[in-house]
Amino acid sequence: MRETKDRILDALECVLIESGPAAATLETVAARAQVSKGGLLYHFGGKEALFNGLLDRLRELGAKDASTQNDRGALAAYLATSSRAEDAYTRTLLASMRLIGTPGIDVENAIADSLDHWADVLATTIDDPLVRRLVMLVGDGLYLRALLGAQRRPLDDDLVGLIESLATR
Amino acid sequence: MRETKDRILDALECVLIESGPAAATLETVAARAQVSKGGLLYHFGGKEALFNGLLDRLRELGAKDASTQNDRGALAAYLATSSRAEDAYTRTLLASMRLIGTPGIDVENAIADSLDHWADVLATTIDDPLVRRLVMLVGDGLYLRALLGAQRRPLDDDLVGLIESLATR
DNA sequence: GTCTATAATCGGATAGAC
DNA sequence: GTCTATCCGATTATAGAC
Repeated sequence: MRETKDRILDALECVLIESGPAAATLETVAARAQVSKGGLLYHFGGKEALFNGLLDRLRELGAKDASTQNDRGALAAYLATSSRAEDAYTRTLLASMRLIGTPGIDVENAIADSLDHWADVLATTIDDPLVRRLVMLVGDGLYLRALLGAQRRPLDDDLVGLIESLATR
Repeated sequence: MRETKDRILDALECVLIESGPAAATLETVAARAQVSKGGLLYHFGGKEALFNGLLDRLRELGAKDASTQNDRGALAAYLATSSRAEDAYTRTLLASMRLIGTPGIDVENAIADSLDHWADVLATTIDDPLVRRLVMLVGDGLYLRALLGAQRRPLDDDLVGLIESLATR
C-alpha cells in the first residue's frame, strides 16, 4: 500500500477541495486516509505540521513540473494547466489555496512562489516582459476561477490564439 | 455612533483580512467591534447569519459600484479597482474571498456574481467579446494576487496601454 | 507504526438580568 | 439593545497499550 504519509496528504487535499478548511479536522482527514487520529499524529506532529506537509508537496511538484515542461510549448502548457484540475500539481495548488489565511503557516508565499515559477518557464517562449506579465495574470485569473469552482470549461481556442498572437509579435 | 450591525461587519472584514477565517470567531469579531458575544448574537443569529451578512454587503456595494462607474472609462476603472484595496467594495470582496469553502453559505456564487457584474460594465467599452474575456481574466488575476497579499503595486501604465490597445482595435 | 482512551481547551449558542 | 453566566459539543493533543 502507498506510504501512509502520502495517503494522508491525498486525503487532506480531498477534504480541503470538497469541504473547505473548516472541515479539515484531524479526525476527518484521518478517517479519509483510513488511519486513526493517533496514526495521523505519528506522521504529522500536529495540525500545523500537517498543513506544512501539503505546502512541501506543493513545492516539490512545482519543481518537478518546471523541469518537465521547459521544452514543450510553455505558453500552451501553462494556460492548459491553469484551467485543468486533473493533474496532481493543480490539485495540490487548489487545495493549498483553501488554506489562505491560516495563521502560523506561510501559505501565501508558497503559492505565490508556485505561480511565479511559471514566469521563468514562460521566459523561454515570450520575450516581451510586458506580454509575459499579461499572460501570467490571465493564468492567475484562471486559477481564481478554478478556486471559485467554475465549471472548468477549457479555454476557448480563440482566446489562446489571441494570446499567442501577442506572445509572438 | 455608527450602526452596531455595520460596526460588526467592519470588524469581521478586519479579522478575516488580517488573520483569516479560523480566527473569525464570534468572540474575536465581537471584541473588535466593541460589543459582547451576546450583543453580536442579537444582531446576527449565529455564525452563518454573520457570514451571510458580509455577502449581503458585498452584493449591495457591487450594485452601487456598477451604477456609479457605468459612464467613466470602465476599463481603467476596473483595472484600477482590482489592484487597490482601499475602497470599501474591494475590502469587502477580499474579506469574502477568505470565506471560500465555508460550508453552509454560497460564497463562491456571491463572489463570482460580483466579479461577473463587471463584464456588463465593460461591455459598454469593449465590443469584442474575446478581448472582454481577456480583460476580465486579467482583473481576476489581479484579485488573486491581492488575495495572496502581494504588495499592491499599481498596474504598470505600459500594461494598461497594451490592454487598451487591444480593447479599441 | 498504529490503535484506544482520555485530558484539556475552545467555540457556538442559550437564558435571563439590566 | 446589550451584558454576564453557563452549558454543550467539537477538536486538538497526550498517554500508554498492542
